[in-house]
Amino acid sequence: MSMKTLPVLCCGPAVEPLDPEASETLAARFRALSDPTRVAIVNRLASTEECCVCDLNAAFELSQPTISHHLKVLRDAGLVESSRRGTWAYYRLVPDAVSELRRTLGG
Amino acid sequence: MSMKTLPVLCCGPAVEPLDPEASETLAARFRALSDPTRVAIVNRLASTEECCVCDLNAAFELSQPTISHHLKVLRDAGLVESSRRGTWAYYRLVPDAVSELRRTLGG
DNA sequence: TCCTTTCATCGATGGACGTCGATACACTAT
DNA sequence: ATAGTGTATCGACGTCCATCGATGAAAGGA
Repeated sequence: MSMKTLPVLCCGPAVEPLDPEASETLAARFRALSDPTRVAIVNRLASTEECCVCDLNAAFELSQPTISHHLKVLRDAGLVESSRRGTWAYYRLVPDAVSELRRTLGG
Repeated sequence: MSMKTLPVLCCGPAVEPLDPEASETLAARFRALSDPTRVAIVNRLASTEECCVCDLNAAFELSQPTISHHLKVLRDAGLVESSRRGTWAYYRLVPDAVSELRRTLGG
């Protein structure tokens, strides 16, 4: 899950044409935010700095496997990272990944 | 397709908690960019300022109905707008919509 | 050891999405 | 009018996705 990312723009001022591979990469990242639950999770992590999965399970009226699935999607997209401490798993945002996405839109 | 938009943040510095409706709205916009073809279309429009549908049909190896479908998705999301001049339809970006999305990520 | 708690994974299901050919619509030219 | 061209819509099909219950894995406590 390395998140080595090239400075590719999709739109905004002075954009360069995108090769198919870059389009695929960008679309994959936006797809990670294409679900309201995942947007809400990311939003929560953005204001909490670190969050236990059990809190997320309590915050959203969805089953535990569903929340776990959304967390995996966000992990695979490189937007969040997790670490286990004892019995609990803690998730936090990857700020650079968000910045990357923002720059993609032409900041 | 009015695009009256509230200044809602989903992440980034100093974000406020999101109500379910706002999450839905944000997710819908990101979903419009969750397809590589649509990312490429937006990218192309960002550097061409205005573009005929026939050029898009030629640029992507997809059927004309498929391109038309993607353009509709982008239109419904408020990211692009179109106008017919004679036989041809011209599409262009809605810069404010892109800026909105960028601000959503905490610019 | 056994039970409980926390989280991840599996398998199934219903619905949404991308894609296409066929067709309808709008405009132009002859 | 008729034919031709550029777009949009329709209907269908296959695939992907969100969701769930059931199950597995790991850790801690009795």
